[in-house]
Amino acid sequence: MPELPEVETIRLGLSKKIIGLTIKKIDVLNNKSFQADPNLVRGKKVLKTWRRAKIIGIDLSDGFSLLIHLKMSGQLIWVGETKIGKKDKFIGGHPTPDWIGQMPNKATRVIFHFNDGSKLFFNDQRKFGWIRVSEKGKVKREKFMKDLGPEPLEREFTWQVLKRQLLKHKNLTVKMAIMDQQAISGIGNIYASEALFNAKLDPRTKVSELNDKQMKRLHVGIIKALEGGIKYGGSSRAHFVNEEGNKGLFLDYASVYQRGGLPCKICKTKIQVIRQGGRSTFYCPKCQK
DNA sequence: TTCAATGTTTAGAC
DNA sequence: GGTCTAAACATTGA
Repeated sequence: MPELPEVETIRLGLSKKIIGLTIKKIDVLNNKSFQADPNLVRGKKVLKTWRRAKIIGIDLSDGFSLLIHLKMSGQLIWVGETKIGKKDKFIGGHPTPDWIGQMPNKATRVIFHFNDGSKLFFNDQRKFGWIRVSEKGKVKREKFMKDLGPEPLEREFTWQVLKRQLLKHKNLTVKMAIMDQQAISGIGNIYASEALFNAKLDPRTKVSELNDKQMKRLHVGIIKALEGGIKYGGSSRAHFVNEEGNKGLFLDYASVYQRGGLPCKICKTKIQVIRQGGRSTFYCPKCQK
């Protein structure tokens, strides 16, 4: 699913439920979804969680780590019990109508069984997502980890860093450039459109055409979009304890994403939809020049 | 029936 | 080798 804010929201929510638990058993219902020998992590205890770009890391005892990429349609759903025996649940990921229903379901690819009887379901309709196992010291050297660009919410991510990273692709449009995980990590199709709206930049602008002033606006626009996403729990809201409903909160606050044909929230001009690199881009032709 | 969906990865053309 | 584009992956629902 999701992009940095959603992945971070899920990570935080899941963390509260599974830290300290021990993995008793893993059912792999789809080989592509769990790309390692499940026996490697059986009996290991969950120590901590972290995030890098759109990857969730779960550090286990004995130096093992689970790495999870939800791609387009992944979900993580934890089902357990509270101390007084009431049902306890955490749901995060790509929202689907059935994600508050009975688990497992048709999209369930992997099931983790924990020592306290709780279960973690990895659902993934399109099977693009994966879970891998890595070992201490090797995690950062994994091919999908080592080339990632800087984290946009870290202090070190200044506008000069943004400029340097984007200039790797001077002939690309700015929309496509900020989505390149090697340039900046964590921005996907939703937040790219949102960041450019915040920055008042036309998504078709070439990177080479951006001046420093625009680069600074883009820097702030990216951070604002991502932080807004986290604040509202992502566009595919993570659900805690028996919560109902299935629509992400952030999309209610989105300025342009999925608002094609609707009036711009600032100037009432109709939001345009174009295709860039095979993906939809949303923007306001009047506010974004 | 056809198209698009919150993401990478790869094959091909310059 | 670098850069860029389109297709591929797999499934569902509008």
